[in-house]
Amino acid sequence: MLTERQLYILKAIVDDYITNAEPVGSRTISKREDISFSPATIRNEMSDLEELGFLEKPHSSAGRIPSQKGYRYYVDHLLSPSILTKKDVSEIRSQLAVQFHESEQVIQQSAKMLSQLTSYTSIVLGPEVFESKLQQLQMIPISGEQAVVIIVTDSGHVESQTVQFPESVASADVEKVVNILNEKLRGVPIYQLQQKLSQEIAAVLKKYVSKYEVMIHTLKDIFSDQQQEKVYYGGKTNILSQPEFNDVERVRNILNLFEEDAVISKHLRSEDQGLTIRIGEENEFKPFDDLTIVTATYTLEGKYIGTLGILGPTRMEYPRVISLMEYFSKDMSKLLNKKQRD
Amino acid sequence: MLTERQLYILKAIVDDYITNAEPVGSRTISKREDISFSPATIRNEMSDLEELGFLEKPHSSAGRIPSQKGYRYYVDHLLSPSILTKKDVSEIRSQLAVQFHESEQVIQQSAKMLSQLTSYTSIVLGPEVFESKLQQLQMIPISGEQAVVIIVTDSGHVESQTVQFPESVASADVEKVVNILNEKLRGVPIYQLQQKLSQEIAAVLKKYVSKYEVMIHTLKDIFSDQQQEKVYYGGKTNILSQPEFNDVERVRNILNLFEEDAVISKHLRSEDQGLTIRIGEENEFKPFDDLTIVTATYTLEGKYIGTLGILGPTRMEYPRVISLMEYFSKDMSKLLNKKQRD
DNA sequence: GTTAGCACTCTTCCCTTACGAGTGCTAAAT
DNA sequence: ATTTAGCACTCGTAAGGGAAGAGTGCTAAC
Repeated sequence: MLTERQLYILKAIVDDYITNAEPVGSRTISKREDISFSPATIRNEMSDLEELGFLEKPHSSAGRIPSQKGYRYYVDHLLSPSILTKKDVSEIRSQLAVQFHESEQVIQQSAKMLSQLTSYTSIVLGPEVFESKLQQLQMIPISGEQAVVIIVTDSGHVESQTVQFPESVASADVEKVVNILNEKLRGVPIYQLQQKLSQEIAAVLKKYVSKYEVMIHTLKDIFSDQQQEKVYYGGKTNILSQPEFNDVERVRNILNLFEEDAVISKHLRSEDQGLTIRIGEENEFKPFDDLTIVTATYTLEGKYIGTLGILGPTRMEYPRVISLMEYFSKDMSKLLNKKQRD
Repeated sequence: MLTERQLYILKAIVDDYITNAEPVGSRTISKREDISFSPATIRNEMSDLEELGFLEKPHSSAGRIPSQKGYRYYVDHLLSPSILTKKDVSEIRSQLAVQFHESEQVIQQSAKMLSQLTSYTSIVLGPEVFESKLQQLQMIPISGEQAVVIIVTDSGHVESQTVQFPESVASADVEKVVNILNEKLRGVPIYQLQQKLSQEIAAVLKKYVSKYEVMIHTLKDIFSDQQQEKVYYGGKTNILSQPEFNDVERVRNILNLFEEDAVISKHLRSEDQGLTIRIGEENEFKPFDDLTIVTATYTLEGKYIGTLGILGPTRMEYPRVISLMEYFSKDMSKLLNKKQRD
């Protein structure tokens, strides 16, 4: 329903505003080499675009800026995919070429690079342990009723948790349980532990161990904790260099949010696989309603593992961010898969 | 060498500037009930105090503000120790009354409260494990030459690290070493591990294990890593609410610093036991040269464990901060000692 | 359908002015 | 010898008033 020319002008305005952060006037557009219309014509078109809701004016005698709807249209239909420069690619390559001990480092490093390359803030969600498999489970008594449960994965990651056992549980039984678990569960992916526990293990334990319900319950809790996603940040303060964040109070609110991992995690995750872009009020979370969040998922053998996220102003360099996100989500999946095979 | 009256006026000016963050004029001082001199007299005294370097003027027709030297004198000779209100004390009590599993939580919680109570930023240094004792050491092979070393303390804290062994080390030897270590080192405080290893254990291993040097070396590295101090923050963004931080660029620099734990740790630690106050350029670290840092140490059985720190503007509520720091450094020592006995 | 022209609107910048807070000095009072 | 009143002076800030510049929207001509 928009004419070719309107599309063209809309795109030009968004592009210009993204780079300059200032309202765009008709003259600026008409000066572009690839445009052959007079400012007046462009003004008319702009006026129409405003009526349609794609543009807005900060005040009556300023140029136009894209509205949220304008950005949305731009993202959906107009943006020319940017090709990553050789410099970008080689930089990414070299920084991810390092040998990482743990997948956690891959994630951390990716978050850092994403923020460096975009100069926005990056937030990456990833499980602390995911497809890695149980290598060994240990229960070490500390004192009286307390014990530390330790989970070691085949990737060398260690998770621990202190638990309380009621006195009624015999320590011989605990030992028995640990042995059974190690025997039955070694090599099982962490994310399946909980499920296997209820399905197969419960029956076995029932046979050999009294008071097995208490232990099953405790173990279930431990295993479910392992599935929570951790939040990694890159360039927390990058966002402060954007002109729209020149207000200390506003900055404070956002930075405080970054301390609440649970909240961030909840509002960053997207239901869809693949790339998601939420512009301004498309974010249901109030504090983000004048920001854009771009997320992408990364996978291992085709299954969801975690989420990459970029947080920036609605006036975001969409083309660049999108290509970077696509590149990274693929690359991380690749890296993790490679690690997996090692 | 300063007269009584000069002292009085200096104190009044600092007190006033600390609360109002605005240059203090002679009239303001003379209006105080406890002062019976005319503004003119006070002006003369102020002029003298300025000549002596205790005060300065932002510009010729403004009131005076304390110079760095002024604050220093105030802190050393003038400040009236503030008594914590009952409300403060009861709040601290109630929040630290919770049962903590690990000393790490005590530290974290203290950092949080210090920042809440002062509305500055608090930074606490503490070892991840310190006086707690080795409960069990484990070495779990992962693949080929890699193994995970796990250290469990009697407080239930778990530390782990992935290590590489040269192929030449036989796995039977590894097992032997672990057994010996557990036998000899159980109950030894973490901070003594390194020392004991060289002194007692080396000799024993020499007898039973071939290639023991490699293992000793690896173990030493692991144990020494355990002694590094961790950095805990409270209220990272509190400092933004101070009027002197109304500049986003400045804020950005400081917040970026907070990401560099090693740097912060290095410049926060003070050589002295007890309370230390570094005002403005007394901090050798440039980025802090217009801030004040107050540190205090906390101890366990008289030995240094870690450092509490408060970071704020030079115009800091010294009396309050000092009493809080004293209270906390005592209280934390107490809490940790109590935990120790449990 | 396009564009030149022009009046109109707003913002921004700069200048001036007025005001207020505060100082520093002098001369008088204590 | 101190203290203080008085007053001129300095400087920052707030308010007001153009003037300039950017940009629009409309009209009328191309």
